[in-house]
Amino acid sequence: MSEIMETLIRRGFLWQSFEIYGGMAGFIDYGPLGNGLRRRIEDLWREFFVVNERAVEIDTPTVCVEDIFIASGHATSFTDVAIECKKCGRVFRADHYIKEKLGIEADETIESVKEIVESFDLKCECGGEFDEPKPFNLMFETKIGPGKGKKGYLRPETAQGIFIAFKRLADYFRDRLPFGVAQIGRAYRNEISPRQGVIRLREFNQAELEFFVHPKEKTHPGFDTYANDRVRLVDKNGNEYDLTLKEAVEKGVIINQILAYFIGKTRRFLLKAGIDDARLRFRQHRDDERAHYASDCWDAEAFTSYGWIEVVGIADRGDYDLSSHSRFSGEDLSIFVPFSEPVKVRRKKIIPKMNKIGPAFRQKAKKVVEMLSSIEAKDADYVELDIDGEKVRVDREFFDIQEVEEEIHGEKVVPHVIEPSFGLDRITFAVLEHSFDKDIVDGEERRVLRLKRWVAPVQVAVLPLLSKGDFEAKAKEITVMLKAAGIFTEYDDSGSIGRRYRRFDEIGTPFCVTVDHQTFEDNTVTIRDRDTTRQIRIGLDELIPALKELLSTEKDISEFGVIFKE
RNA sequence: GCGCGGGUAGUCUAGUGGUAGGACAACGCCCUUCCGAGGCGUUAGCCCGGGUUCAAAUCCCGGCCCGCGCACCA
Repeated sequence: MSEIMETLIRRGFLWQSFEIYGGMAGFIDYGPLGNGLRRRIEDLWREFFVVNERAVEIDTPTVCVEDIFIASGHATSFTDVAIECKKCGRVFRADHYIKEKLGIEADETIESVKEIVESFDLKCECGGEFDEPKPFNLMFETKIGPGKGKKGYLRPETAQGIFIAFKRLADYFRDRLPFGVAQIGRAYRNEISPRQGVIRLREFNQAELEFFVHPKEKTHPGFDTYANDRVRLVDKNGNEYDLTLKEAVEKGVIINQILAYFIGKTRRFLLKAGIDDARLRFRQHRDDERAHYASDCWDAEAFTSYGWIEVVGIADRGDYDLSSHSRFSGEDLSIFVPFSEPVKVRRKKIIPKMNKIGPAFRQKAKKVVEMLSSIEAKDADYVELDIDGEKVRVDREFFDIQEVEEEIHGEKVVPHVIEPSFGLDRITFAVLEHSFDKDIVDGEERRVLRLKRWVAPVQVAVLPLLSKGDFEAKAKEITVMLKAAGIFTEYDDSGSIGRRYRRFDEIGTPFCVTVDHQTFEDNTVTIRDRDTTRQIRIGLDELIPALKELLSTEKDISEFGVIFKE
């Protein structure tokens, strides 16, 4: 096990779930410190992507009815048909294997695959025979209600909950684009073989923003904030760039401004959370790599001991989701966008003659009228309509054509959605790896977790220099005071002072406050800085404001007192 | 899912069939005027199940978990 994983487990950041029953791959517990860190990162995310965005946050169920995933494409895109070799045990996605070996496009059904495998006597690469094709789906299936119940799935992404509630949300935003809706929560994927510890989990934490925009306005008013940020980019053909976002948009490396905006914002967020800029890049998905719903996608990747790992995906999902849900549910999921001024158009309009259509077409009359009104009028002797698959000829005697002038006030638009989707577990892990460091203090090696001050799970430790009654009482008093001020504080009197400093270095606590002999003479304590191990002395009455400022900035302790120990 | 290698205290590790040992950590006491000091003491372990054997951490079989390679990763 790597040194850092050993530290994370031993000190209570995370560990494998269900340990006493043998464990299960793909699940982890967050211990006290890991949970604290992840929560801080979530709060930071909320600052960036909800509070300082035209966006709101919602919370929707993790258990979802089946219909959602039939519409979203997950039920089919997910239920791949797999074939397994009886001899060597290798599993292939049937349609891919058939295409590769036979050049045939196979339907993604058991029957179709079975038929092809049998009629072509398809064998495995090793020469072995294939077992019966069977489906595998990466969603966890469940049952809602008693008895046979209704089929449900645990959500594979939080996003669907947002698309489903689109009408309510558009209403909440009073039908004004653009707007964003965020959700932070758990999602589930029944991975075939989860590996790499915390990197591929079966139950994981996502923070997703669905940002709805007008399809013709893929810009963002906040772009200037990040326009001059320099970013490492790798496009879908593997070309590498080091450009400002402004240049990237101008050169067409990033196809539109809003994707560039979210790449910039994502980068700033990741840096603030503690990702190392030198170990961060943005990589565009190759054409064969994108999800079924995405038209373009840029991943933020962090370099870790597992190599480059995806921590954020920023996808242009187009109108894929809203259109599908609209089609499957029958609900209108568009937004009426008014023109700045009404447009006058002259057009020829078909006016159905009700009194003639009724008797002639009888039951079909209603549909005939509906269709006639919806098509463009031509000066023809008849029109042909397709009613429920049947061609129906409607002659000129059944309608008039009138030239009318209409005012059009706007248009219905199905918004496009830009989705920055964050894997919080991977980000948390990458932050831990990028923060992990070793240095030499007084000739001895020290492990130190250089977490950003504002994400540290324990922000301040209060330590009595000696384990004596009056030192301890004073330190406990200060602990209570700091906690009451909202600072995450711990008290520790176990072992020598040096040992305690090391303990807090290892869990990334930025500052230690020590009660020493002088405390009892002039009511001062010392503040020790984790990164430099330097100390200042400060009056107890100034302690809270000084710590609060230190914890929310990267100021040096020397701005708050004289360094007395290097 | 397949193949190879692993699984001994919180962590790391010794132990090739005969009473499971150490280091670090943790906890208690002593000592102690600022960076893993020292002394004394304490807690704590053979992944699970089956088999072979008088006797299994050790040998065999199955499972679970971990690592690596292949496959998979919408």
